[in-house]
Amino acid sequence: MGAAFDRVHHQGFQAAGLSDILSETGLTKGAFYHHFPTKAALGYALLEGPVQSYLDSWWLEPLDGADDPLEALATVIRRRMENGLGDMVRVGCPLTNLMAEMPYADHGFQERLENLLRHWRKGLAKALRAGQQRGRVNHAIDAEEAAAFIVAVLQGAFVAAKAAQNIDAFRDCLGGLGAYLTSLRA
Amino acid sequence: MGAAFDRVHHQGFQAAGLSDILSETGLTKGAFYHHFPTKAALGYALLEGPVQSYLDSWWLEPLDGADDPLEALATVIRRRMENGLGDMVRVGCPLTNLMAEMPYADHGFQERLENLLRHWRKGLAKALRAGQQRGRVNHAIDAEEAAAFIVAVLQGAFVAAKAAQNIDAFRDCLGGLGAYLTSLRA
DNA sequence: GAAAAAACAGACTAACCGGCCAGTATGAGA
DNA sequence: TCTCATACTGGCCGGTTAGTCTGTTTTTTC
Repeated sequence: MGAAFDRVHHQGFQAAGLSDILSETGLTKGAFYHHFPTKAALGYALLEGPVQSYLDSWWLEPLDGADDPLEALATVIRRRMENGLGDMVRVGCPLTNLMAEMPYADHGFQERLENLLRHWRKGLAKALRAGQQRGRVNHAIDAEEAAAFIVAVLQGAFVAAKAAQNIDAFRDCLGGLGAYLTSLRA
Repeated sequence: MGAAFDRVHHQGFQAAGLSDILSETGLTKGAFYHHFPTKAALGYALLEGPVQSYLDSWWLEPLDGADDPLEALATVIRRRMENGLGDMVRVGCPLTNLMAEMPYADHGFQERLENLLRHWRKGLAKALRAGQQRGRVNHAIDAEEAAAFIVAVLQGAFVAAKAAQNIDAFRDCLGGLGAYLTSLRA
């Protein structure tokens, strides 16, 4: 599963041949098709498994129970940038890549990607509302809209970083995000 | 060329079969391979032709010679949202999709995509600097960084709109962008 | 109008794709 | 030990892919 995720992450779902994935994991075709009816089903499982885990562990869990969500988010970004971004700058965000790659006509993916996006936005909006209740975030702002905006910036930053193959492109985008976050202060 | 662009835009480059493209345009294999050595070369030509044209006509030309770049950008976005977004909300931005889809290992695409991103950022930064000189944009801001941020938001908004299959997702992101743009005011 | 060159047609190929299937190993229950 | 179900093997298949090749038409040039 991890190997399949890596392969899809690096090459894209369409370009990642099933044989490639299998030979890398040591599995055989037969074993694979015993567990999954189609290649698309593997994609679905990746979205519901590793991709969601990535989303939770990278972007949502660090905000859980944080006193100040804005500071928590800024800290997460800073920490990620200093160490541990790994391949993400060159390869992009797995969720963003799939959202852009998969045609809208592919409903199985489309629905699951939509769920993940909603999950991200809802989690972030919830954290922002909690921050509002604690007086850390400006009450006047619309938490849902702010969450949508922040998610868009992060996804856009990953696309840019991948295209530029450069962490500086990422940094530039997120510098602006830092300024935006402080503008949300109470 | 236009038909090929549409096809790649809707399905992605990898999923768009050469035969599909050819049958749609009425061309034959022979004619195609007389002009292009490989399918990738068609992709390169699309990036240097229609994709760059899209970038210029949608996002750069409306800022040319505008007195106030911030207002011009806001107006472009508003107008696009009211009418003329067309398929873009459901299908995504052709440039963003390709940036996310094509593996970083594909240098031919990677370089051209990087050039287009730089082109976008540079054009936007230039407009912002012109606005600074005219006293319309805050002198304190870094035009390059702001341009990178704005591009990231737009790309992120397209990714979100495509995933949600919904113009509201797009609107939410761009509402935040409007607020950010006013924060750049002199 | 002949010769040369460029543009094009479309059948063909080798490789590869996702998916299938007849057969095998393994292990639990009787 | 016999039975049966699950897990798994890996060779195979039809279809599709990008790409090639031979031959024909169209255009240019003199």
